[in-house]
Amino acid sequence: MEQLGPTAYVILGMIRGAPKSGYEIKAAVDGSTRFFWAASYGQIYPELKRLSEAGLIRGADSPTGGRKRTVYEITADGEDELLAWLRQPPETFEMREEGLLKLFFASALPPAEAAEILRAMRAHRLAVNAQLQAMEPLAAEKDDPYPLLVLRGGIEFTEWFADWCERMEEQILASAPEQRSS
Amino acid sequence: MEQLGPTAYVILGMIRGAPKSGYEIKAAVDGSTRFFWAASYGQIYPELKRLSEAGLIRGADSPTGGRKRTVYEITADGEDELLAWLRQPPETFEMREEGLLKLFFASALPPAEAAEILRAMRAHRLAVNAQLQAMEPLAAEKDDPYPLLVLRGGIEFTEWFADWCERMEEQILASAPEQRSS
DNA sequence: TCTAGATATATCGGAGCGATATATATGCGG
DNA sequence: CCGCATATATATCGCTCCGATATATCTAGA
Repeated sequence: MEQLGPTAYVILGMIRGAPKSGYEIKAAVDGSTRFFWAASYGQIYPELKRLSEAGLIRGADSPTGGRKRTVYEITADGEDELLAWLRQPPETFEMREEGLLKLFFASALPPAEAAEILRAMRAHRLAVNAQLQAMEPLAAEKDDPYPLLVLRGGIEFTEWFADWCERMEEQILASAPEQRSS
Repeated sequence: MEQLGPTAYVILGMIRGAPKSGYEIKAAVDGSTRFFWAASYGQIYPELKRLSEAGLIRGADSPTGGRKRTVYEITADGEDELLAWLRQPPETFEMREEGLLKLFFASALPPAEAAEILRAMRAHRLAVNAQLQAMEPLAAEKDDPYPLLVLRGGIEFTEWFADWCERMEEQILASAPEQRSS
C-alpha cells in the first residue's frame, strides 16, 4: 500500500463536489492553486489512473460528440482519504526564487545593477499581484470562503514582497558610493 | 551550445572568490541559499563535470591524506558567464506550500480544524524564522552585504507569514458558529 | 469553407531531490 | 590507544515534477 503524494490530494480536492475531466482539473488548478501548488498533465493523467485503481475516484465516460472524455468523481473512500490528509500537519514548503539568488551574488555587480535586480523582482511581483487581483471577484462569488482567503493571502504576500524589494532598492542606492553616469 | 540552468550559476557564484570541493559547495548552499534555492549532490557533481568541460571552472586535485578531493575554481570565462547571468532579469519563481493547499480545501473540515491548519503553518514558519535568526550573526561578520540582506529578507518574510497565519486563524474562529466542546 | 482556438488525453526528456552507498579522516570517551 | 561516531568527499538511483509536444475532435468566427 503505497501512500499518496500531495498531487493526488489536489485531484481529490478539485473533484470533490463537482466531477471533472483531467483537462478540467488542470484548468481548475491553473485558475486557483497554481501560485502555491501547480500540477501538470504529466502528473494528472497517470495519477487519475492510479486513484481509479485504488478506488478513491470513479471514472465515467461522458463523450462530447465523437471526442472521448472521462469525468471522475470522488468515492466515499476518496472522501475519507482526503479528510484524513487534511487532518495531518502540512509538510512540504519549498521556494525557488531566482531573483533572491541573483541578489545573493550581487556583490559581483556595481550597486546600481544590484538595485536593478530588485526593480525587476518588484515588477514581477506586481504583475502577479495584478493577476491575483483579477481572480478575486470570481472567488468572492463562491460560497466557499477558503479559496478566497488563500487568494487574498497571495495578494497580501505579493504586496509585502514588492514593498520589501522597494525598500531594499532604496537601501542599496542610499548606501552606495556615488556612481558616475558614463 | 546548451545554455546553463540556475544550478550552474549557484555553483559559479559559490566558488567565486574561494575555490571549493563539491562537498563544500553543498555545505555553503545548505548554510545560506537553501531556503530559496537548494541544490543536491545529484545536481552538483554532474554539473561540476559539465562546467569543467565547458571551461567555466577548473578542477585541481587537492587530496587530504589518502582521501581524494578536487577543488574547483572559477575561470575568467566562468566569471563572464556569471556576470552575464546576473544582468539578465530573473525568471523562475516557484512556491509549493502544502499548508495553503490544505487551507484551500478546508471547507471539508469544521472551522476549528481549519484553524488548526493555520496553527501548524504558523508553528512551522516560526521554526524556520528561528533557524534564520541563528544564521544572522555569521552572515553579519562578512564583508559582503548581500547575503545578509537576503537573509534578513527571509527573516522578515517568515515573520510576515506567521503573522498572517495568526490573523487568519482568528478570523476563522471569529466567524465560525460556536463549536461544542465534545 | 478555412482556420484558430478550445477541449481532451497521453507521453517524453530533463531537472530536481532525497536517500543511500562507499571510502577515508578526525575527534572524543573510555 | 582503541573503538565509535561524525565529518569529509564523491557518486548514483529512483522518484516526482514540469514544460513541451503529439494527436485528435469540436466550436466559433472571418
